[in-house]
Amino acid sequence: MTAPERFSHSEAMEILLRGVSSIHHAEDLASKQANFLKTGKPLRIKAGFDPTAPDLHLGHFVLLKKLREFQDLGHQVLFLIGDFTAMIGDPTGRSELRKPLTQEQIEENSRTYTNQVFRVLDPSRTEVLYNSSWMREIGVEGMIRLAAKETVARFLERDDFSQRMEKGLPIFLHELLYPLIQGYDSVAMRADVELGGTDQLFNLLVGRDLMRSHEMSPQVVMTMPLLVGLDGERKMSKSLKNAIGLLEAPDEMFGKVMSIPDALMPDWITLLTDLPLSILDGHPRDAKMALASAIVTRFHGEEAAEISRENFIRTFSRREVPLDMPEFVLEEPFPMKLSTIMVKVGASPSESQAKQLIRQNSVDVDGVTVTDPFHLMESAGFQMRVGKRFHCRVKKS
RNA sequence: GGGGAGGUUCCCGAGUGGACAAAGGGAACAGACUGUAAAUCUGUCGCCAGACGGCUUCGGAGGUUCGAAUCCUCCCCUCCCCA
Repeated sequence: MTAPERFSHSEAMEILLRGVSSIHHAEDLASKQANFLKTGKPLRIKAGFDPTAPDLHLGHFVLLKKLREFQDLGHQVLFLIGDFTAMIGDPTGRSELRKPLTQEQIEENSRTYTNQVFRVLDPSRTEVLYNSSWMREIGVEGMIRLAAKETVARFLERDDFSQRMEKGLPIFLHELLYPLIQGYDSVAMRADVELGGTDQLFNLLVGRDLMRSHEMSPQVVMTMPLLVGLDGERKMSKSLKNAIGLLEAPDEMFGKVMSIPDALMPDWITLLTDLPLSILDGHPRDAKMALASAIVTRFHGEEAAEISRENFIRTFSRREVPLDMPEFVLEEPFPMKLSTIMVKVGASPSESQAKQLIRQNSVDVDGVTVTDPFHLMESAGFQMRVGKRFHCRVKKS
């Protein structure tokens, strides 16, 4: 870990502001940081997470990375699990109602969550909090008092709400309460700084408001850009299937990074790595490889990154068989249709589709393309390729 | 509370008694091309079945009919206007 004393004030500010989308207000942050250097009292950095989707991806990492940077400067991260707010579901994006989670689900999710989070954050400078611990206490009366501090007009101004009004999509009353609760969290946590995605700006600013009306010095609000996902268009999200999960295997990660549109590279480099943008000067392919290596290294270490890079070049650039591939043992009676085998090893969701793939010359067995959809395999003990990415070995039992 | 519109396959969106597994677009997957990028072209895209054919699907539950996504009844959900 880096000793906080090593950074001067201006160096620290430079690190903290890198990649940031907006900040309210930078001078407040500067004075808080200066005060920290004087007193040694760490700032309380708040970041809230929703325990409904426990699989973290690189989009979340943008934020986590920034939090880690705060920690490396000596600050304290307050990792808030919004178990109470999860009952509402952040209105941001899609107007989907969420079912309240059970206590067990929340605990379970929180556990998976923290496991992933601490691959990035420094546990010794992280405090995990649950907003149910204060929201349960607040009661109807407290809630009404809170609600009295904001106006409907102001809340409806919020991007998401105004858009939905225009499109004629539903806005549920309880959704309006979401920002209020998130804002109150800041009060309860006495946050100095709150980090969030740009889509969170409104919620974060409500926090400032509420802190002010509770006679506290308002938190500094910092937003990070939303990472654009694999498709190059929409923000990374698991449900849009354009995400790279933090726990994904090295090869998988490497390959996915290589498949992003070129236009994404500058953002990905600044938000996900410490690489300089000058790596873009050479061949785009090489820059992308450097990017992929850096990301895989971050989560799996240098050695794994090197192997995944080699595997990538092997399987995709040269269309050779990867060094290691999953193995399956099939016990079933053996003359078996290839299409059946494909389903069993997960290369295809159904036999119809498996046959389709064979018709499209997408399936090799031991390096030979199979063209007969009804091809029978006499026995196990072969290698198979389906499409560009699926390779496996089927072994005899 | 009153009036109007609407819920279709992963998404958007056609379809108003048979020709519908359901137009079109998007996404996805595969093939060609490439830098596994983008763009482009081609193919596939409910499930099962060696062509035939069968089965399940159009908010839910019933009903009419030889036959329904399409008609009727009840129910659930959303939007808009008025109050």
